[in-house]
Amino acid sequence: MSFTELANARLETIGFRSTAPRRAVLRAIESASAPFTVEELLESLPGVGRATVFRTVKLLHELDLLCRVPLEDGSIRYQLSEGEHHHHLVCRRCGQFTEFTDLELDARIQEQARAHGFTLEGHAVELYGVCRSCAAGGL
Amino acid sequence: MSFTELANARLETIGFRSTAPRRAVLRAIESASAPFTVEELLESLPGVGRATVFRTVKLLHELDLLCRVPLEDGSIRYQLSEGEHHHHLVCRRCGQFTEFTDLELDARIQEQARAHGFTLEGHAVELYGVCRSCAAGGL
DNA sequence: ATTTATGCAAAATCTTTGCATCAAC
DNA sequence: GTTGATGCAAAGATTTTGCATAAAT
Repeated sequence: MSFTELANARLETIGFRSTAPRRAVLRAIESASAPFTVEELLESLPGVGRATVFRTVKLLHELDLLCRVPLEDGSIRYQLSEGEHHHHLVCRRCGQFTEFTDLELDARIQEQARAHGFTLEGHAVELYGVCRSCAAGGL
Repeated sequence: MSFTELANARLETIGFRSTAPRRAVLRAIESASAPFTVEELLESLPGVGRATVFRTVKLLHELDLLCRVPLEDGSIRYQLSEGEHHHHLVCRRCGQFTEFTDLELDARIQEQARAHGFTLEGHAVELYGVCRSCAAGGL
């Protein structure tokens, strides 16, 4: 089942309507080859209104279907979420994100929260650097 | 030595001038009781121009004298940096940040980068939840 | 038929920039 | 006296909102 179908089904289940613009946004997200800004998504969807794209992105992010990654310069990019909780390696060169999960890392984070009497409800980890292929040949 | 003095000295060393508006911004940052947005900082400095506040914040952030913390809602808050590399516990209730360092956590991150052939150049870790005092009595 | 979603354009944010003036060195 | 910093207001960039219309259920 594709992301578009899956997300669409999920939306319908919760009571949202399956509309043509919504599906267009889902397809655009699915076919994105790299993490995108809302602006870029907007450009790839000339037929869909600004507000609709923003509203859909917000919706998908709230439903955890889309992950939002803050870059070092303060800008925000989105990427289709691969599912569960994960972290990102963000390449400064090509801009690609690589997802990873690390239970030990999460445990360490949980431990820090505990040590500070902090009730942990969420966390974000982003690594910035240069990915293997960029380091190798650059592109 | 206070933050204001320290930051001022640091700026002068690098060749920036010590000006009244700049010092006013430094003092406002030093006396902030909680992480602030640029807008809040602006409001606390009615005599200083918008542009100057933005320029100063950017400058201090680049010099690592100020840390920039992205909140879950996408907004950005700043806090005087306690110095070296660290991470944050962000309380969703009161908005206070607690800094912590964790070498083991950093090592784990380095290890993940290595495992992915990624040249690590920086990373950010934010924990979100409820701090001890908010969980206890609220405030 | 209802009710939700859309599209537009306007408004609200948030941040940067150009430029004349001013202050620091 | 040079050069860098400031303040203003204007321009950009980014996101949200109001509202009439259109589409989904």
